[in-house]
Amino acid sequence: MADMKATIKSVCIDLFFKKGYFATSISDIAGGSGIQKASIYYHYASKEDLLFQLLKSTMDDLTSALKQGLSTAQGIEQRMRAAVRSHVCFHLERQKENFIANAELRGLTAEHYRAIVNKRDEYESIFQDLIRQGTDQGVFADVDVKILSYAILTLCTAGATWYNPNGRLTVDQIADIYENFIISGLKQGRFERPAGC
Amino acid sequence: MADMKATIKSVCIDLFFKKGYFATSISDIAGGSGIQKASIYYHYASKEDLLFQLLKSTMDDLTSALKQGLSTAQGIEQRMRAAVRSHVCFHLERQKENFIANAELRGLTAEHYRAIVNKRDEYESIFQDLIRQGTDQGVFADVDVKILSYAILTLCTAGATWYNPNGRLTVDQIADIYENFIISGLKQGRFERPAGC
DNA sequence: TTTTACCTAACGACCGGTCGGTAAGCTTTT
DNA sequence: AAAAGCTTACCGACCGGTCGTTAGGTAAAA
Repeated sequence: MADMKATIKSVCIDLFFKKGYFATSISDIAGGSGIQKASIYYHYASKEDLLFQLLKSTMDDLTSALKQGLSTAQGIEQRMRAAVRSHVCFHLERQKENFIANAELRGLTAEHYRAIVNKRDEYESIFQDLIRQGTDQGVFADVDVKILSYAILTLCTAGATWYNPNGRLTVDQIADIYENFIISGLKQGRFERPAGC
Repeated sequence: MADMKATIKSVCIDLFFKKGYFATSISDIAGGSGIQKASIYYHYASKEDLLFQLLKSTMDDLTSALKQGLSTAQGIEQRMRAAVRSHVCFHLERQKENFIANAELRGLTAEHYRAIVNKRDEYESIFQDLIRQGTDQGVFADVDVKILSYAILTLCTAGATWYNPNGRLTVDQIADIYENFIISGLKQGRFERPAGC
């Protein structure tokens, strides 16, 4: 393996995903990387640094994937669909990293925790803006922006916990299902007839 | 405190929620309970036993709350609404336990893990039956039962991660929002035609 | 007198992290 | 071109500390 630093990171993704951050020892990581545990400290300052760099790059990639996905979409419904699709696909395609990012925040120092949560908040606010624009334009029902944004994000994120790459459905099929479910949930009242028909 | 065993359990709920299972030591639990750490072992066989009993009782209570909530509801839409409401309310009212139940499964032995996952599967199957009945009766759109059940459950479960008891909304208000979002997502544009329409 | 509910003290295992060292490769000086 | 020095990437050995757990004892309650 040419780049040991990248190898270690990749081993961490596997181990943190499978056993969890706290249950994974530096020895485990070193063993998986084919080096001694002292050598880990040549590439990374600490175990926490390993986790932080992992989460940081995942969050950065997540946000740039969303911005890319939104860059061509026109109209609020299409933009929301694009956002959901980007979110779902990223989470399924990089399942392990995203699972870690949602499960192991407690392993971070206070400052690093804040840094990651800030990135997450920035990401969330993009979705919240979309919901707000949709309700303002009357495309979506008058929903609670905060709660619905959490709902949309956790919904898609949860896919990373159960998704099986060799399973029944492809990433695109799952994205379709979520897209329709979420758009219907956002429009809600708009489909229903007034009481008394 | 009269019942030390219950006190320990309650301290565990607080600590596991705040710091996580692995980051919480037996000393922490003992300190919080006002006894020495060796005394913990008079009441519980091991740290893992503590976690297992916690998760077991939470899952049992969750399922019986659902069955109770469904016992009076009539008609598939009302039954689904009741199920969602039960799920949301239980998760928000016993926020910490449910958060732990979703985050700390990895702390269990293989057998105990299976036991808890079986309980969860049993719970999930109730929701899956509801969805299936709804689609069969034409009340819900022709949705993917498995994925939609995961979606519904994780959606409501996620509330336990961000819910603030002193926040802007009451449990009932949040349940309303989820209920409408989910029912809309299940119907996907269909609407009820009361008799005579 | 036995049981209950706790205590003090200690155990071995393992943890994250540091130490001094080293072989190989690259760069600079002679 | 050869020697010297520096840098990279790793190693084996070890450290202080914490962990979950156990052994053995004690005082009060039944």
